[in-house]
Amino acid sequence: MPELPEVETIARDLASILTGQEVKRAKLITAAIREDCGYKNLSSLKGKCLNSISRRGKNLIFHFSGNTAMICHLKMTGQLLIRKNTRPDKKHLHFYIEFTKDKLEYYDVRKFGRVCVIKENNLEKHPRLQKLGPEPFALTPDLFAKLIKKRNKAIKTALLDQEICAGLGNIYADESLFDASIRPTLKAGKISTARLKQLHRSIIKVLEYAINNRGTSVDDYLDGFGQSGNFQNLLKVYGKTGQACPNCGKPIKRIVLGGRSTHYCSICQR
DNA sequence: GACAACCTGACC
DNA sequence: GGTCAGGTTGTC
Repeated sequence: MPELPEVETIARDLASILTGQEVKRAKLITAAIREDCGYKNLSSLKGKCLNSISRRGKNLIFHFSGNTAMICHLKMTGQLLIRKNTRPDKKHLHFYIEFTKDKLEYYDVRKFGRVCVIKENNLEKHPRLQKLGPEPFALTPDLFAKLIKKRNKAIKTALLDQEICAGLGNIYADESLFDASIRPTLKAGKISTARLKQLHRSIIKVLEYAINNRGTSVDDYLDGFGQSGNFQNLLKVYGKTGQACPNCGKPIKRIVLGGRSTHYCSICQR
């Protein structure tokens, strides 16, 4: 569910409230959520102070005192909620952390999400982080074009590949390709450098616009305060099958690429 | 590359 | 009953 703009929004929301607070109690409720990676128990967070929260790709990273970090990936339906915005039913609650003043709760209907506690100085060795490509904001258009050019798959599929560039998901891949007028089915390696540089500019533009609008809520996504984002009102092609292209008025098409639904305008995107 | 798996819920 | 869903991983 959450892609880069949503995870970034959550990281900022949670950090604004929880930074500086000490963990009073941490409890894992559903064992399946814990990532099996030489973890320490969640309860070992007790007494640690939250120094900061960062994001890497779609991962949230909580930095605690005492050389301790917690990595959390929300996958499709994970939600991290604080304060009074937690869900009343407690169904699908899989772990929680009580801080000095606030409580953080993790909900996940589909239980795809994962959490683990590791040593901060082992962070970069964590398999999930290690495999991630650079952040889109850390790339120049030239470097982005070079990385993409090496791939021989459809450009849409390449954009979803977290090892090339981390953080894009299905919504923002479609939106970025529309912004750059590139058809999702084009082979990545055959697109001109000039067009790929434009695509990078489009990705940055779309991601920043989405972050400024607190992300996209299509179904489950909520920010740290339990509120929906706004970017679903600004989508141009994602989920717009059959609706008029905002540029040319022709209906938006839906195809399946790499097993993912893909939306584009067959007139504007070539 | 296609496809199944991991899960649950919404919708047709 | 079937289909679909913002993600990722593993297997033919």
